[in-house]
Amino acid sequence: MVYRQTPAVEARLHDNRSRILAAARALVSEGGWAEAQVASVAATAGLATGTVYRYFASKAELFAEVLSAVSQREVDVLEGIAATGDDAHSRLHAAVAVFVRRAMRNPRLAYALIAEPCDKAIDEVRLQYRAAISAVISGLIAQGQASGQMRADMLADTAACFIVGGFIEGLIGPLSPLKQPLHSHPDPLACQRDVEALAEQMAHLACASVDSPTVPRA
Amino acid sequence: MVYRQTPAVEARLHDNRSRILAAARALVSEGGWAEAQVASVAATAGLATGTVYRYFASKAELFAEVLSAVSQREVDVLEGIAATGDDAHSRLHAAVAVFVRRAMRNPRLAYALIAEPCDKAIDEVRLQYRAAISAVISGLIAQGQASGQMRADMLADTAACFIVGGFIEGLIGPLSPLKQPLHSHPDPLACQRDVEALAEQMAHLACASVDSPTVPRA
Amino acid sequence: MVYRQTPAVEARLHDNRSRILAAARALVSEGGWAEAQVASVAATAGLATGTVYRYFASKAELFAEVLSAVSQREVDVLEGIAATGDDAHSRLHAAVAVFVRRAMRNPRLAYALIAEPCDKAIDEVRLQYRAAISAVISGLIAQGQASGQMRADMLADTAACFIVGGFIEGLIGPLSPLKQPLHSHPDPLACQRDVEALAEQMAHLACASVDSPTVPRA
Amino acid sequence: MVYRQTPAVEARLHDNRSRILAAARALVSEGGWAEAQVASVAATAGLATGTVYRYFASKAELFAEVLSAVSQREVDVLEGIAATGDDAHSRLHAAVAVFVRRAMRNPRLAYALIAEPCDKAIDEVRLQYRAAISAVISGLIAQGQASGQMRADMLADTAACFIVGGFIEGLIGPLSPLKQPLHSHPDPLACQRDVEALAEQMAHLACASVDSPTVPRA
DNA sequence: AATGAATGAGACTTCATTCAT
DNA sequence: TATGAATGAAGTCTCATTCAT
Repeated sequence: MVYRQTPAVEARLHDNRSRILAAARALVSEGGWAEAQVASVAATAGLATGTVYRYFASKAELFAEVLSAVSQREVDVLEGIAATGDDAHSRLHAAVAVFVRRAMRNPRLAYALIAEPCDKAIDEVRLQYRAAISAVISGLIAQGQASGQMRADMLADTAACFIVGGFIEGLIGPLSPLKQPLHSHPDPLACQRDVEALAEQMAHLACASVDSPTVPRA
Repeated sequence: MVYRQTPAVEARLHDNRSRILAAARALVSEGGWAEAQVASVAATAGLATGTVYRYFASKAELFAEVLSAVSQREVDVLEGIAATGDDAHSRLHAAVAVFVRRAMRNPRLAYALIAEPCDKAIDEVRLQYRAAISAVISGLIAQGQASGQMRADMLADTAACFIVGGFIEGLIGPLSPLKQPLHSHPDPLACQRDVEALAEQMAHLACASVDSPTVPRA
Repeated sequence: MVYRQTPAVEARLHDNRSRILAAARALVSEGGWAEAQVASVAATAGLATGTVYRYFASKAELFAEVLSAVSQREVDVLEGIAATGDDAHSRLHAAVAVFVRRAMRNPRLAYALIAEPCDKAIDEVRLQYRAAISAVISGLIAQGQASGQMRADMLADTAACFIVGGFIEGLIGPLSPLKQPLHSHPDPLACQRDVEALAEQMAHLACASVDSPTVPRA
Repeated sequence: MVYRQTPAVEARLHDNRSRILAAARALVSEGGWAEAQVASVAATAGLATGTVYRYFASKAELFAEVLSAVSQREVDVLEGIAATGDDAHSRLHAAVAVFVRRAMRNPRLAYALIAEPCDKAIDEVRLQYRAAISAVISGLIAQGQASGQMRADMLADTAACFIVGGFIEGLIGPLSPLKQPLHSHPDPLACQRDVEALAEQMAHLACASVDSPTVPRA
């Protein structure tokens, strides 16, 4: 009966790893980085503290991966939008609006990932995340510039960076757990409307900053 | 002999306070918030740890003031520009460009103030700072909208928020102590050129995102 | 005009000393030992912190004297009662009742002196205080024993110690700032009645513990 | 290989908790509350400082439990005496005498628990302890009153409070680490005699304060 | 491979006391 | 003689990481 124990072990291994990541993410979602202690993560995952260190070299590495995972999903979504057959303007608009809408769905997590103070080492990944998003946006802009739909008098990378900063900043106010103007008590409908309006405005501004003037110059 | 608060004593007192603030700022400038420990500040200022608490009720209060001081200066500069007689577009352009240029002079500090994780209590001030900058920008946009120079189909506040996020984000890449592409090796001249280019681009994008398309751009 | 400056200086000296003592007592009366910091005392007395050390070698010495002063007054009162021409039983009864009534007039101070945690060195004085009170009571009992009014089958000192402990303990419950059953909200009249009842009972018990049986033994 | 809480481990865990408590008690026994520092306790128990916090949420909680443990034992002893079939007078006498005798066995600890200043949070437990003792005594008195053996013209609670204060105070003199008349130099035999005499006197006084005068005393 | 108790460095804060002015 | 700013030791508590079981 010693017949191939490996797959089971491997499966459990992967299972543990996933559970740790999920637990870490859940904790950050609920309480931000402050709740993100190794012992709490282990407990939430139903494992021992030490076990966490079998899968992750350090706390920073663990949370860096948490951040990566969440970020990658967002990047994937953006890339999906970028792969659409629409014109560059429409895709940029959609990308920004979708990002904002998604962030507002789990604001505590989004806040932690975007703006909340955290460990130095983890912050590095935060920058990578932003860079990845910027890269997608940059690609869109480059295409828009190529097609003449967007202005060519600027570096696509810089413009992308600016736009990402713009809509992320636009989120910080609403996301900040200190004020939460959009998520406290009001009726869900109004809340939904506000989210929608914010998403729309951010998308609008982003496009405006790079679109070619539609009206012929004098 | 009654104890008289001689000018010398008074000077020393004020000096101590300033030195503590300066030490705190220096430490943040060098090592970010991680170096921001009360004991280090005291040592750097040439004082005992307890002395810091004669001037500041708590660590958070001390660093909040550091942040405030630096921030306020920037806000003042922006307000100075906003008070100029130029048209809204020009002032917005100048504001963004000047802000970027100044930030690049002490990038580590700027990074700490703008983007680096820090204590929750201190972070609150960071958001206030961003809000104050936004307010100035928002005022400029509102004027531009009134004069027809800027588009009216957006809230000035939201647009300002977006722009501030945009140029701050535009700084994070260059500022990040992790990559420092602008301050590590290259010759100062090239560096200077890069700073200038960045400032110019950010200003350009900011204006583009709000300018009326019907008015020809320079 | 250099004519005898000494008296003035001496007066002011004494004045300062008194003011420091008064300030210390006031602070203890209000906030217990927790508020009794040297700096606060100095501030309350309108003096500088260092000045306190010109009159008292240490914080402990200062508060020991505060305690002494308050205590001595109580001891004086008790001695006054002891010096009355009444019989021993009456005087013991009066002594206990008066002590309880007086303690209830400034319960916070009394609590601090009797029961509240404080510095080790100060506590020594607290014991002396109790000893002094015991001495008065002991004298009364000895006289009662001599006159046959009180039982002779016990040491007057031990009995006095027991009685003092008894009525002080009886105060701790009512005095404890944690519960304050007698001093919170009820109408002053009821409160007054309670104080009176307590004083009466304590006096009654004290006398009972030492009185000769009034009814002849079988 | 799943981690199994082997008996050895479990024993060690329990042992650690006990050792921490024992160390804390030992330190208080030797030096009073002044020695009651978390670091000292840990060192005495042969553990790291942080380990103490695995077993006790705070310093106050640790020492509150030390106090509770010692106190509860005394309360249990008193309750055992109270449950005896003897008459109320005899039981009250025995209770007081036994309490005094036991306290004299570890006077420094008894002093700390009864009379020495300590942290506010811990002191609360001290008052509870006294209250618990009072409750036992109060029950005895109530029974004595019901049987006519003790005087009915007083509240049992108040009387109990008075008696507890009385014998505890009676201990303070002998217990006080400042004078220690009973434990410093004299030969053990004389010491033993003194303890016995004190216990007897306290018990006698306690009974006298509540006994009916009409019933002949032994 | 998993466990989870133990570790211990390190951070903040308080306040009695000193001493240059 | 008075001042009061400066001192700095001391104490509590946290939590990432380790390692014997």
